[in-house]
Amino acid sequence: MSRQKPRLARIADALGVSTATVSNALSGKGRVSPELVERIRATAAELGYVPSVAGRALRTGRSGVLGLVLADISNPLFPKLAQAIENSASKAGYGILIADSHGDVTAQTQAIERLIERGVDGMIVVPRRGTWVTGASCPVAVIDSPSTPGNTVAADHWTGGQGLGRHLASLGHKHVLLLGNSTTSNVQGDRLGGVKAGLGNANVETIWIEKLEAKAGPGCSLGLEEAVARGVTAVAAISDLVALRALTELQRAGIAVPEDVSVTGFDDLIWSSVVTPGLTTMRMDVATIADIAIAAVLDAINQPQSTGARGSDGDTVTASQPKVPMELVVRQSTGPVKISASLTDNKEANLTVGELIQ
Amino acid sequence: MSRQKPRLARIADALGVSTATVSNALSGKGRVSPELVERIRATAAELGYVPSVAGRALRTGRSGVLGLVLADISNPLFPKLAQAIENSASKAGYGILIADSHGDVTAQTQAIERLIERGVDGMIVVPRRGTWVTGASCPVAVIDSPSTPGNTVAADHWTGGQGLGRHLASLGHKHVLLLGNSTTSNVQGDRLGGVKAGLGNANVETIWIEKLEAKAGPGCSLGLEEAVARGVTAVAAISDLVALRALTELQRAGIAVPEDVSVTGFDDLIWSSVVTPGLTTMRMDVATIADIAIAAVLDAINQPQSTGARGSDGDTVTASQPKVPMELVVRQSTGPVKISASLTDNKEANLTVGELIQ
DNA sequence: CGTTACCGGTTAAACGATTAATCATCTGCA
DNA sequence: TGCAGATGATTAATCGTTTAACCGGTAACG
Repeated sequence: MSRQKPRLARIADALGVSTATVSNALSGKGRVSPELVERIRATAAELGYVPSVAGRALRTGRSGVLGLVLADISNPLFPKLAQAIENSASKAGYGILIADSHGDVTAQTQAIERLIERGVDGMIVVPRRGTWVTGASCPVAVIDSPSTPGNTVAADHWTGGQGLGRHLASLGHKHVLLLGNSTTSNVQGDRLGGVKAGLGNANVETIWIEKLEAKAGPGCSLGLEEAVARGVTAVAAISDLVALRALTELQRAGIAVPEDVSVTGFDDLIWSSVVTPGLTTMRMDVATIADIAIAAVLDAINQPQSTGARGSDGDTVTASQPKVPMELVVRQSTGPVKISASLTDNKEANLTVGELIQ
Repeated sequence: MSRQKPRLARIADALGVSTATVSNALSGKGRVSPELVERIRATAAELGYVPSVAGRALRTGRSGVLGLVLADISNPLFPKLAQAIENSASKAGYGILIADSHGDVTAQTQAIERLIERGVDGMIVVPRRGTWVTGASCPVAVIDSPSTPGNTVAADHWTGGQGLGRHLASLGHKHVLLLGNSTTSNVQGDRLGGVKAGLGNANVETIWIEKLEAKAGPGCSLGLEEAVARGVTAVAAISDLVALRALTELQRAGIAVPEDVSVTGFDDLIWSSVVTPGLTTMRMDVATIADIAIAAVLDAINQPQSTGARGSDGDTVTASQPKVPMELVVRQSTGPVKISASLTDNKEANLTVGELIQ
């Protein structure tokens, strides 16, 4: 209908009041009579008024936008996380600006700088493992691992791993192979540590895939057939992706899952429910994590700046609940251990595999 | 160093010039003597000047931000796409604001509205299949399928499918099972149509998983064992996710891939190279697609508004190159057809499977 | 009765950058 | 000398919103 996009002044003119009154009425801040508020609301809606973020941002110094920095967007866990973050942010009336740090630290710093230049009010950072978030002049929430210093909120990877370990233990597994990627990741350390704890006094081997691939080349065999031969009855992978790799390698070798070997993953990614057999895994409650992270940042934004420790350096915020429980999802890839398999188990066998196993 | 964050005026004061000159010098627009430009640049850098997006946006009416609307962020293809889009956008100095339309059309419209309210200069939309993008008052690039009306740029799914079909044909496959999700998707129609064309006069069956699951429940068996029994030697899936489902179902049934049956996917997602055997697939050149989409939107933004067809309705932009070629990635999941298998092929067999096969 | 408090608004000054219009010099040329 | 044109910088208006300060009038209060 209207040719021009309406501003506050247009509504004000239409009703014969001042723009200030319109502003107050719409924001509910100043003192405006209820009936006038109603009339202003009505005409605003009628005219299809859309407030100018630019104008507001200039005046208030707030952009209404949060930045989301990810170590690597192509990480398969990212979609769920981004979705959850976007969701809770938009519920709070904030937008999400994404930035990819391509895995390395300098790029991460640059990404953070770009977001600052765009005027974000705060940021959520899922850092490269071991990375220190720095150089942000706004509140920052860090999602990594509860054992990472400076972490704001994260899934309780350790307890999750423990749950998985107990699940396997309850099925009678006494010789378990753990598959990790990197020894330097806090998340991975937590997860596998938890699994070990949950397994109790079972016989546990660990393979670090990065080390293995450094020698045998990327995409190499994980040697699962041999592992099974020496008595392993369950494989606990650090992630669903690794679990998938293990599952197909086992199947390819003619080893039945879960009859011969059980397989577990982490994260409950999209394919976990799609493969045959479905992957037993430990699900992250990304929605809750996102809610907490967003809430923490928003709190910090709305604080009238607390301690004196505020300068051009931003502070990483803290959350009321830093650990979010994980949920065990039992599918078909885990089952009770075969009697025959547990009999052939040989505790000495794992001494032969050398330095790759710790 | 400096307590206050510097504005244009601070630089101007420091050098005894006007803010207009500083603005001109930094943007390179007006007429400023080269040496003065240099001095201004220097002090700007020294003072750590960061332009205020809000101020600039208010004045110019441009926010420097593009919106990215996705039908469903949790789609496994999204990470690659988002990464690519973010990349080309940031190369052009633009930021990316994400919005999730949760799959349904009303949410998509709302998501678009939210982006408009945030003042985006343009948008990239990956629509829900069959959805019409509407209600945007800014340039919009649509990434869907070349056969979708209003599409801006997309992978050449048909030719990609053809390449995959030819690959299978060259390996001697004469009885192929196609796995699709939905008949209503243009992308899927293109892909499977291309595969059929590439296969020539081979015997082709098609299973639509959505239909099948509507009857047999989600996660049900695809009946691949039976398909192989009636002579199928290759399974061409609509996506890597479906291919993964097929691969594991076959392996679980004790059918060897690729010895007994070949499997192909689409998209080259993260797990394609990780599973055993690695998935032969058709890769989308997301980087190029993103570049073209971004360039098209930016062109439209910088146009001094072309035709008269501009009102409050935004126009979906067109690109110079609407189809981007796909790339065949051959891994271990495809191989030559077994002699015995092709001998036992029975053209009549597929008449028994009923309405699920078209 | 004088003072205070509140009520329902209005005024006007920011916020920080861009840009059309203007102006003061200087150069070149008839 | 006088005038046109180029050069390099300044002035001032403007984008749209928020908000502290202000204002006339009435009601409450000591």
